[in-house]
Amino acid sequence: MITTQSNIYFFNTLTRKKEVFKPLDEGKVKIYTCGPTVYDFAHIGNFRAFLFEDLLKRWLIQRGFKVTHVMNLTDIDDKTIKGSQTQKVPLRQFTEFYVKAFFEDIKALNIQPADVYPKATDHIPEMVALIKTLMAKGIAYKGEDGSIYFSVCKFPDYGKLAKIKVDELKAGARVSQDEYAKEEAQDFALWKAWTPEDGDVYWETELGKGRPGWHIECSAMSMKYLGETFDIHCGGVDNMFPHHENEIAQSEAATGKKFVNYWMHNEHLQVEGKKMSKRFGNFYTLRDLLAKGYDPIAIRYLLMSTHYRQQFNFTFEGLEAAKGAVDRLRNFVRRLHDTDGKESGGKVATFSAKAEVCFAGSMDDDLNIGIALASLFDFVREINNLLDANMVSKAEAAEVGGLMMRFDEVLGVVGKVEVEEALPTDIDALVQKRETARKAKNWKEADAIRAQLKGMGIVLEDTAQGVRWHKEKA
RNA sequence: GCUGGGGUGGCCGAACGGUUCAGGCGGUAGCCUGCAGAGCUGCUCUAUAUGGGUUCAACUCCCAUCCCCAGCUCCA
Repeated sequence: MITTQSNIYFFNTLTRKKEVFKPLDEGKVKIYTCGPTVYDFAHIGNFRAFLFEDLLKRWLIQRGFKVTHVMNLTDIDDKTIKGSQTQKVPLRQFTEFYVKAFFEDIKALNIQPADVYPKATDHIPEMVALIKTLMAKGIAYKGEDGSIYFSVCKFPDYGKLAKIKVDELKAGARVSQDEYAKEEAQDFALWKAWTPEDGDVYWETELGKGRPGWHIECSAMSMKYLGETFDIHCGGVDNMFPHHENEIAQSEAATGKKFVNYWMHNEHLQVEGKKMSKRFGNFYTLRDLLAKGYDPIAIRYLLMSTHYRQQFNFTFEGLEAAKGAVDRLRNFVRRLHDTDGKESGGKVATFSAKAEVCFAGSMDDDLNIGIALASLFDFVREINNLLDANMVSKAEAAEVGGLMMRFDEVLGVVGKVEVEEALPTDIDALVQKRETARKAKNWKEADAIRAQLKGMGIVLEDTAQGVRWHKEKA
């Protein structure tokens, strides 16, 4: 755990300001993050959001908070229905495939799982109950088409998150023309009456035959698992309006309480300077990149290393650079294990303390990852200097290793430190053979064996402490 | 159209009125090494889209212009 005296500051979309973070219950944080719609493989833009949320969560945990994290899985909407119909499989079977893929992807990216992954289709009763409450309060109404709508004009705070004025909305550029069933154009659906296009996807409920609207799931599920008021709600900027605005409206109109204290939104990414789009041919899923042979952890590092509120330009050049940065950290941690030098005379402790304070202070400042990483790399260079001078004792190296582990609990890019386990005997024999050749200054044979081992994925390094080896990482 | 966010070195990106812009990546020279790898050091520099303005001082504030991105009802 990293401790500092300072406060944590987060930029709250509600106020458009950095605010001191104060959870409802001291020492505990309840977070809800908008998860994937499981109709396709998630793309790197989705993962930027999930990685931002992962970083946020890891930092809160590192600062000693007990975090409860809920991420929804949207498994019922136009796209999932259409997908299941196209593939001629039941909705659940269709979405399960992509749920599974999603979990594989976040595992590859070393994203810590949420505590609960509620599916919309598992929470129809909760949604129905919430809608009934809104109807009882006269805030929701049934339209001519049998669908149930939220009456935006009954909720005076509408627009407070996105800073949108309701009357200006009517003049908006994309208000659809065929919404005759609603009383007002800006009203949105809580419950959608069944139509033939829905096929066999419907629920018979007190609200009639149909399916939930998109926004209601997040209100119903977040409140079920986190309470009527909770601490942090995250998502991409595109969700700010209408999705999150509508969530606030539904939830606060129903409970009369503040829904969420801190709203945090991540900016989008671009690819090669352009909006990511299938049309431009610059649309990538995680799987696309893995298929090209990229290290998922380098992808993690890249997507995480730019501040979350900053638009980020994804390039393959950047991905290569990220790989280099991750390697540098891994090499450093590996190097610590081989150290057995003199005591640094307190220098290691000084550098460590400085790095920790700077890292923590930066992260406390609305997750200022750029400065945090800079302080980390400064630290690596400082210790490397001492290592070069053989001025790091075993005990000090262990301390540095411990600090690196704490940093990595937040960053999640170094991973398990490779312990030099015993090599398979045949490989070990090769290493020994090379050592013999080296002692005899038979460089040709030594180099040949080194090349042979490299072909087997074993990288040899001759150090002052003798020959070292490690497995080659992707 | 309206509302926001941006434009910083070869690349990615911090900083934000006042030491020659943090850090990463790449290139290059040197040290170390039998060689390599890792590491260290130097260089890669009249940097802040453009034009004005405020100021003793601007990348940082103000005005204008250009360009990019996003939101304006279901895309993270």
